[in-house]
Amino acid sequence: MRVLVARCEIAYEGRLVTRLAPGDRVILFKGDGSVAVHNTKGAKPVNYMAGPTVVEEDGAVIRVRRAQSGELLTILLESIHADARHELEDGAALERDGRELQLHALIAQAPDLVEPGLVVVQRERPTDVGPIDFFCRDAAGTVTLLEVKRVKAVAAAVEQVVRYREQVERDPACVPVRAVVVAPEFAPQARALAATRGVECIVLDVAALRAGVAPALRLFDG
Amino acid sequence: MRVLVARCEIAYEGRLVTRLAPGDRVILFKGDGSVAVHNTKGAKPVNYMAGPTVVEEDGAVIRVRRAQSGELLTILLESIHADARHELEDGAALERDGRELQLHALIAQAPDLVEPGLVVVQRERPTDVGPIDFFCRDAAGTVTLLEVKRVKAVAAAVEQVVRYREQVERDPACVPVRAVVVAPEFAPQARALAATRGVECIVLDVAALRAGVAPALRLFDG
DNA sequence: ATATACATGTCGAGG
DNA sequence: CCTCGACGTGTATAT
Repeated sequence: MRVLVARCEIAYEGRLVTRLAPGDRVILFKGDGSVAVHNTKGAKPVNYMAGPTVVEEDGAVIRVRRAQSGELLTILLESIHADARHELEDGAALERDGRELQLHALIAQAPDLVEPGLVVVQRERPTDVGPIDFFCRDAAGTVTLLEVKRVKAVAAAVEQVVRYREQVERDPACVPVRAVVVAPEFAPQARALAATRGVECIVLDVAALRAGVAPALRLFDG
Repeated sequence: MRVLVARCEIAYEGRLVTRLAPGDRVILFKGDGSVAVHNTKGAKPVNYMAGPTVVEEDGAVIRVRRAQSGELLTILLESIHADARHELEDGAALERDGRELQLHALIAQAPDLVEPGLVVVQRERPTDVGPIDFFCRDAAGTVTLLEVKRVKAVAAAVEQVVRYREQVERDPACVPVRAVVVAPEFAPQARALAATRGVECIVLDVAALRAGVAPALRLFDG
């Protein structure tokens, strides 16, 4: 990894064109060909390029090309504050916990906490228009479809579950079908659309769900 | 800006929980409190935190806290390869050129290239469920709504224009209403849904559109 | 390889 | 401040 600290001007040409007037930046050139340009603010790079690339240094100009897409990142150096190379070893991969899949696992463990009497029949049930998160039956035995959102549900989530319902309703054995969006929060448009489409909104308290699942079961999360 | 190159282990707790086993990384601590952790691969940081933060160094442990959201990034140092501070000055902002807006401009210049005889009545026409990209009339005078996608259109785009159509159809003077998605490419699910919803898909050749607009007009792109 | 949906998405415009 | 849709989205997963 090369860590270059320099005053420079930057241009990018790809799907769009960007220009960054002269300023001091930290530029990382990685072994896989990727490049990240950091300015003095913000956690994410202001400019970047994914690998693999060809890096071509020509005096004060560094050109980073990506042949596949025809992208070009041009760095015009004005002055160099530091320029170091480091041999870095890192075989670790980022482990994540708390994504939508894990939320699904919690619901599968404790569907009662979504609605009393709810029973999960099938997870990720495929349809022509995409997979249904949960195909369930409620306490009365009515087919109930759940669309789960980890963050705030928007109108698109409501439309998604409506599409699923249309698919499932083609099977007369299933009707009537309840369509439900489960999320910690709902955008107003999502609630409004749900009302017109006959879709139910269930607010999910994720903390309560986690607490409600027995510790012994939670061991299997990861 | 502090540039720390070190072998370390990293934990993040916030909207989700992540862990990164020991390895060599480059960590940037910026003046605005943001932190970026880069591993040996990829243009984007593997872990990060937006500012403002409080950074607390306690021997081999660095804790970065964000009070607002309760996020915590913990860096457990094993060995330090380099640790430098740089006074950086950068007042420049990233300038961009070439987003969806420009595609809209091209269509507004040459609606004939979307469909012969098409006339744009209004751009970004507001409705209760969001703005319609283009409110048009076709060669026969029929109201025609365009939803434009710069990249591949998915099912959500079809549903978007269906919602707009429902709104417009409330005005009897407008019916019948054509609903059209315009994109360079369509996902199969989008085409399938469009068929069931009576929505038309028009494939847009952006290169041809650019070529079809006179050079004198194209000067006004930027 | 293609298609699909998730993401610590992140960002910016508009009400 | 909240809501919403675009993004150089990127990335993982299933087909």
